[in-house]
Amino acid sequence: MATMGRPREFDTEKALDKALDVFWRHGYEGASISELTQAMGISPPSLYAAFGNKEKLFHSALDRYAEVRKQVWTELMNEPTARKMMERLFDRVIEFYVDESNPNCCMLVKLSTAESDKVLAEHLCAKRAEAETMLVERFSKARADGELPDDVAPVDLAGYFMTVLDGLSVRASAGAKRDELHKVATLAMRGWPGK
Amino acid sequence: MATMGRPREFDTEKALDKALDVFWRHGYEGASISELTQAMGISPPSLYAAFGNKEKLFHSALDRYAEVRKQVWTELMNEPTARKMMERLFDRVIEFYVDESNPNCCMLVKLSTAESDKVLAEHLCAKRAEAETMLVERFSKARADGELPDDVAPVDLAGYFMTVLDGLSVRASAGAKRDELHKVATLAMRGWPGK
DNA sequence: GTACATCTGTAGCGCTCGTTACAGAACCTA
DNA sequence: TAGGTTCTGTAACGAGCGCTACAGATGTAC
Repeated sequence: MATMGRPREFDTEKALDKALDVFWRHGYEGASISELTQAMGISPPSLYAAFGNKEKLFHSALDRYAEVRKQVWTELMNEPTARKMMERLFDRVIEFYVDESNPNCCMLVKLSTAESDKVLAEHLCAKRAEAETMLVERFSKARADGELPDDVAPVDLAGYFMTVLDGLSVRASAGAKRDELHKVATLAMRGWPGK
Repeated sequence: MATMGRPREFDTEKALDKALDVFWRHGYEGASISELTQAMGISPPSLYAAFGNKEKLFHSALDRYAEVRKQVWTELMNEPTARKMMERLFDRVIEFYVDESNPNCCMLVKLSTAESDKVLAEHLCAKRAEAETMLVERFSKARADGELPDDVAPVDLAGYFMTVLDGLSVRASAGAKRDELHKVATLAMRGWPGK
């Protein structure tokens, strides 16, 4: 049999995107149900029927954010050299941070420092670790290829660049312009292992 | 005449320190009056009589935080070379971030990304800028002394190291250990202008 | 002692929060 | 058409929020 009962009148994916935007800007506790429902264009009972409750909606939005980011990063990992990958990653991330159509920061960075709830913090931390793992693996490959020397651990290098990317998010949310962020990235690349 | 009326039964400075700790951990909106009064050991009317309201209390706590930090930084600026200063600054900041007696982050970094209120954000941004200005001035002096080459702008170098320090705060609040943070600092110093 | 000033805790204000009970509307099956 | 199922908006629940009116306690000034 097909779906019974009155059909849903809104697109759950589009509604989730709207919810993601609200959480991104105001955090979990800072986002109220009334603001969420208004942005999503639905009423509270529709939200609860479709997404469970506020916390489950947040987890769904967080998964969506991480999924989109992973797609972008995965494509960048295919650059021929790790160095070229890192340069392009900086460019992409900076453009993302200064894009006026979304909050000028990484959602994971912003919320991982802001939210005190343990379950939420662990979910945020896990998604952040995913990105770092991608860097570690790419740097490991670069070392195997002979692009990186043996005296620099891939995990340390990934930790360093993730730290700079996190810092860029902080500065972008404080209003830093594209040029400033690019100058930081240029100086950060001087830490690249050389001869 | 001396102070008239019933004397205050608590130490305003100690109470402010307790309030600072609560704001530091939970942010402005996340800190409730009930939690603040409990930590400060006073009742709501005492808080309002002594500090005005929640927002004014926050500004006072923020000023206190920035004042303490400025003292530490000022002493470090007297290192003979800018490079030595930066190395010691990294050490001090990392020890500060991993200190278990306070939240594992920079309050200004944590709250500048979290709070959406405009007045609060501007106050936080101003205090963050103070620290960066100290670095700019120290690097300018280093350039005049011949320690730094002319092809690297002090403002860019300061922006880079502030970005790393901000990133270290993000990682420390995510649970990074002392060793990880030190490795990041070591790699970050490779961006130091050299021959 | 009396009057005044200031601090103290209790108890409550109006408001918003996350969540849900309820009734009506819109679809399916038969 | 009749009955069952699920979505819809309205309206309200208890709880916690920032804040304060109030009365009592405790100091100084005269």
